Amino acid sequence: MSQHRPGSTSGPAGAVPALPDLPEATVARLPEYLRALHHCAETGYETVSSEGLAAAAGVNSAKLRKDLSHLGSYGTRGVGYDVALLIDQIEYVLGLTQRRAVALVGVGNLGHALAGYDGFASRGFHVVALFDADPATIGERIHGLQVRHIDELPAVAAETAIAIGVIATPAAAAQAVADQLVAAGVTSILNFAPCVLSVPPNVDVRKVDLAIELQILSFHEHRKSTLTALPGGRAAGTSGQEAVGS
Amino acid sequence: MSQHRPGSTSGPAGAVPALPDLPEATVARLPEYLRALHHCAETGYETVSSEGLAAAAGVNSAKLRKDLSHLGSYGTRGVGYDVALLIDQIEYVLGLTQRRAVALVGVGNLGHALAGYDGFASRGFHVVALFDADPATIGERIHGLQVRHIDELPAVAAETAIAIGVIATPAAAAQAVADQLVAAGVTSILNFAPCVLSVPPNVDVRKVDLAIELQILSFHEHRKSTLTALPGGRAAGTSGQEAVGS
DNA sequence: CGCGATTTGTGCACGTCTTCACAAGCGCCT
DNA sequence: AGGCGCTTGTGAAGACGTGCACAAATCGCG
Ligand SMILES: NC(=O)c1ccc[n+]([C@@H]2O[C@H](COP(=O)([O-])OP(=O)(O)OC[C@H]3O[C@@H](n4cnc5c(N)ncnc54)[C@H](O)[C@@H]3O)[C@@H](O)[C@H]2O)c1
Ligand SMILES: NC(=O)c1ccc[n+]([C@@H]2O[C@H](COP(=O)([O-])OP(=O)(O)OC[C@H]3O[C@@H](n4cnc5c(N)ncnc54)[C@H](O)[C@@H]3O)[C@@H](O)[C@H]2O)c1
Repeated sequence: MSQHRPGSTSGPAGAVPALPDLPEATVARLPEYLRALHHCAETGYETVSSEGLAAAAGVNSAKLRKDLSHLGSYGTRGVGYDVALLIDQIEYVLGLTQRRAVALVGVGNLGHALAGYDGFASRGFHVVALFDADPATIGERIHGLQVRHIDELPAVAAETAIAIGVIATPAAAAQAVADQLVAAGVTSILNFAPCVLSVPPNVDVRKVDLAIELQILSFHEHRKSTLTALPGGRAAGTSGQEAVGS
Repeated sequence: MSQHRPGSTSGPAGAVPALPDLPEATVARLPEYLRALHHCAETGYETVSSEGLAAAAGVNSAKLRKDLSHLGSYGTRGVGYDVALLIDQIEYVLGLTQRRAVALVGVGNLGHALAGYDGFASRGFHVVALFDADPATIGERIHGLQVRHIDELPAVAAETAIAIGVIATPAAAAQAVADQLVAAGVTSILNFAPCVLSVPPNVDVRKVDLAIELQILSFHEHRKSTLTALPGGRAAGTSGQEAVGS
């Protein structure tokens, strides 16, 4: 980086409180870089080039370099990036240095799978509570956690700060659950129900909708089939690897 | 639309083969509009204004109008959009007029939930086959479908054209499964495993990664907490409703 | 020590997406 | 028929994201 003043705002030594405000698109890619870096670390690499890491993360190398440059200069020219250092940096920026508590609401079909997902713990998240409204499921024990009634949410939230609420209820109940989560002080929600949630502006909502993904694929499938039926029938797909988020 | 020549390429009467090539961002929002429209139809609305539909879909009304304008002019000024007509149009563009066959590979924790998901059928998709590699799960019957060995995929694909393959195996197996799907002629893949897939350019891949969503939420949580700790402690969130996609 | 090979960090140009603002069109009421 | 209010469709401008291409920096080696 061009700035190289000694004890300034974002010095790399020790705790670095000043978060550079990253482009949203960059934030969305950092977790992918992190996963690729962990893969590198397990394979024994000490350093990676932007080219190598970009390939592992499925992105353009220039894009990766620009993304990483936003966090500061943690690479060495002619060598590459120090894997361990970069992991630490990204984990710090993403706020993964503290283990975040996750509450799951709606322990049905999908909820059961989520509750037992080990990908939570391995990425710095900790499922601390399961909630449902159905008396039949309440009391059930899943992976050491007992399903509690949704009305106990305020009590649980009072003793353990819940960082993220996950909604896996039917769409009809999702808004009510979101309201309860917000009332309990939750400011980040991951919503699996196919509906839009209305929340205060300080609350972040992200949605995962399987049907939408399928319909987007369906569109491209449709386009491909009508294209190949036309005269200049080159079966030109969009791009080999497509982004999820965006 | 401004063009109004009688028997031209994209006349609204009958089958409309010419697909206008929509911006990718628009395609990603169409399913959300479709869901909102179905909701309107069930509530008894005959027409909706762009304002009303936009609110139901959680987007800006100008954006919605521009998106819809790409499919042609299906609104009436001073009135709004005909709900039923617009549903038909969007479903046509997304290729949902034909029911698409879905094959699910990996019937574990997550796979069980997906196999029993009724949101598939209600949106024009039909799960036609379940595959796994574990002898213990093969033969199991889920919602009327029997789990078959992954090696039977070519045989199944030969008798039923598979439009979309869903991968719900561990990450280590995902690439191999993707290769098998591609070899069987599948050109659209939805991947739940946290890894990048390498596929030929004519194959579309979309990824759903729970951990990435959580980490993005974690970032904003982190940013919020450091912001409120600073002097001008306005707890200014990003936006009330955040996009899922890109 | 100097030089070449290598790789980062970034200025710049380009494309895409979003948002505003408003003319054009439609229906209804008088 | 004419006018008025409402809503769509769209040009234009700005914000944002992407990718090229290259200077600057670093390492290894002779
Ligand atoms: N099953 C899937 O594979 C899948 C995939 C994508 C999205 N989804 C969506 O995820 C959601 C859950 O799907 P599912 O298949 O698990 O449904 P499900 O009916 O099996 O489970 C829903 C659970 O939510 C509980 N619930 C209902 N109202 C509640 C409330 N007010 N408070 C707390 N809990 C409440 C129910 O008791 C039930 O246990 C749905 O919105 C569905 O559309 C499911
Ligand atoms: N469980 C969740 O809530 C969840 C959430 C998000 C993402 N994921 C991801 O989804 C994937 C599946 O998760 P899970 O919890 O269901 O795991 P799981 O271990 O319960 O199930 C995986 C299944 O895939 C089968 N399988 C393994 N190799 C195979 C192969 N080569 N061909 C066919 N089938 C094969 C296994 O036999 C098993 O039945 C993982 O990649 C996981 O990271 C899971």
